[in-house]
Amino acid sequence: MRMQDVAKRLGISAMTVSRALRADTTVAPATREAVLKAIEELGYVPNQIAGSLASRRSGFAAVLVPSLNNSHFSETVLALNAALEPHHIQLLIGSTDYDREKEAGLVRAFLARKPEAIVLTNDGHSPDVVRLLGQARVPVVQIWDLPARPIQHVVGFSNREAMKGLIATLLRAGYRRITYFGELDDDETRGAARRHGYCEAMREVGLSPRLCAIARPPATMSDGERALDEVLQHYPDTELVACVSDPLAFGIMAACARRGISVPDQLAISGFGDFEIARVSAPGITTVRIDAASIGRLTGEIVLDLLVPAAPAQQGVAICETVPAEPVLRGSAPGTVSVG
Amino acid sequence: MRMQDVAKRLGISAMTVSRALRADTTVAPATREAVLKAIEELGYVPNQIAGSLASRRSGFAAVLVPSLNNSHFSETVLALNAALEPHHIQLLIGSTDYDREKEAGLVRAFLARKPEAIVLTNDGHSPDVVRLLGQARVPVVQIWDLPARPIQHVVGFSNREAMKGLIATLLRAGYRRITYFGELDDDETRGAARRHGYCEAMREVGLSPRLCAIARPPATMSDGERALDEVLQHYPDTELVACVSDPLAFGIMAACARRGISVPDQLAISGFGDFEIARVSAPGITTVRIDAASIGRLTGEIVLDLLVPAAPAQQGVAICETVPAEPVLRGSAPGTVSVG
DNA sequence: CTGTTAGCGCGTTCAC
DNA sequence: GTGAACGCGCTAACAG
Repeated sequence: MRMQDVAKRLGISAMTVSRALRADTTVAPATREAVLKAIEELGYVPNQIAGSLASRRSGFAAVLVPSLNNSHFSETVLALNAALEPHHIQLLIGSTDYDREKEAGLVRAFLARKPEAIVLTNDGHSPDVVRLLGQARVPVVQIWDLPARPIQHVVGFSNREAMKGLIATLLRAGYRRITYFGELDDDETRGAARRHGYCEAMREVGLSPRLCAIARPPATMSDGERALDEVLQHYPDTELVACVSDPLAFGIMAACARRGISVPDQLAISGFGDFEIARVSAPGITTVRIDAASIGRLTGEIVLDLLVPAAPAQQGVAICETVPAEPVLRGSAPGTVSVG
Repeated sequence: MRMQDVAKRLGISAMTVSRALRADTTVAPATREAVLKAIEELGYVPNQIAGSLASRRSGFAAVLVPSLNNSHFSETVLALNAALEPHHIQLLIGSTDYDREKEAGLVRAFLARKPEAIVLTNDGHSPDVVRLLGQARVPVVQIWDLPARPIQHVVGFSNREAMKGLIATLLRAGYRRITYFGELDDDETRGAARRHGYCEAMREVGLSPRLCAIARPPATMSDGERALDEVLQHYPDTELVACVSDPLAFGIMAACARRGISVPDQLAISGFGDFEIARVSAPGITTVRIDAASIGRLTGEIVLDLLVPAAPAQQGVAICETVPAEPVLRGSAPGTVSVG
């Protein structure tokens, strides 16, 4: 069924049906009512593919995250979706699995759908991707970190500074033998940025970094057992394990519970992100609070702003919004050291 | 940039460019190579909106889940995506927030994109939705439960039977004062189905159901504290709290730890779903194992099968795949009762 | 306020 | 193996 068919039934033109379907167009109230009624009765559903081709507005925004199976990214995506939905922008969601080549493939595929904006979770992009994005003249927002050389807009925070701040706080609290446990990643990933932040904080007080890693990203709670093995083997005198993320921290804490290692008395643990589990678990997990939802919401606002062509003065002005990233001390690594 | 532009550059017709871009079409190898090279150099990206309109194949499949912020549904969606991606089917993902009206709105919006299949997480649908889906002649797969009156295809399991099986196992293990904690939901939801399964199992051994609920779906780990309050107030003699899902079970277990209530000695706890947290937490959580990823994978296979028009004999034959749902006993409610 | 005309950028179909 | 004509279903732009 096409608009034609709806129009014929009412003895009007397809154009009037088209207009009646959008709020911002001029149609006689009675006509609009009749059209909507006919559409309802017929169960007509407009073909938005044809509409998009004609209007050159796809109604899509694309978002790429490393993993959807990570509650933090899914919170961001949900908040972004919630911001765009009222404006009838449909998200195209892609999961890169922390793989740069896969990201490149997804960007190509998404660009073919002519999204009105594209949101990337910064992880270091392939040169192809950057070139294609430039040619496509599509607004780009990078989220979840502050890239050294942003493509356009940014909503995030410095993962390096955030982890550095947490470690500095813990050092001031008196912890010394702090071992970092992260992921195997040498690229410009958020995990690597956090590791660098840890190293800097340690070096600034004259301590050598103590690094461990077994997991390819993402490190999950299931990696906790092996991570604890690794830490105890390489750095048996560890006072505190600083983890790249909360799920891993929880996994290590659970492994400690199974082995009768008391947290924080025998081993303190910190995470990153302030996931729900960090607040709920007993003890709570010392971490860095990131408001994942606000990243999505702010990104949504930027995307919506970009839909209406900017005033000439604002053309090409890159937005960079920073979200807070504050240490939160909880029972897993309290501000008063109790490690004996 | 259009195909026209690529074609002109090579002195060929747009049609040949179009053919060179798909593997199943007949082009001279040398021509194809030249076309791909030109496309690469120019950074040309085909307009799939135009392509979809002409070919009447959108390359979309739609999936609706109650919540993406639930690791189980996100696992299903990820597995579905993984199955479809190699075939260049892009998922349109919608989150209904457990709201039937919102579901109806999303179905309308998705149908306008002409998806080649639509996947619903059964929750009882509005009549409008069922009618529209019928008219659209779009393949429908309902997942995560066994609807009383399926629309078409189904991939799932009986939530009622699964919970009934777990409770029956726990009753056989010797637990008697089992209190159920679920969500406020009177509709045909999975939560309600699980509650009914609990009630049946209790009644079959002559026990009265003991029901508690404070949370609207989804019950999360953060609801644990209030849930424990509720249980202890209404049924202070509870031996075991049977939860509608693992995150809630974990939340209650953490609340017990904070209050010095020993699990399972003073209070046993069970969940549902076998989420990662049920395996990792200490103690592990007794639950029902559901392979969320296999639901997504099987759904993907069905969707792919439906893309190639079926043989006349198979037309209209509804597929119903059942996935296993087995009780798993862990430390939070072991097979040997220790509640004193 | 409404209708007409003319594409949007491809793929289908048929020639050759 | 390649090209030309046509249409997919809708909306922009203009006319009235």
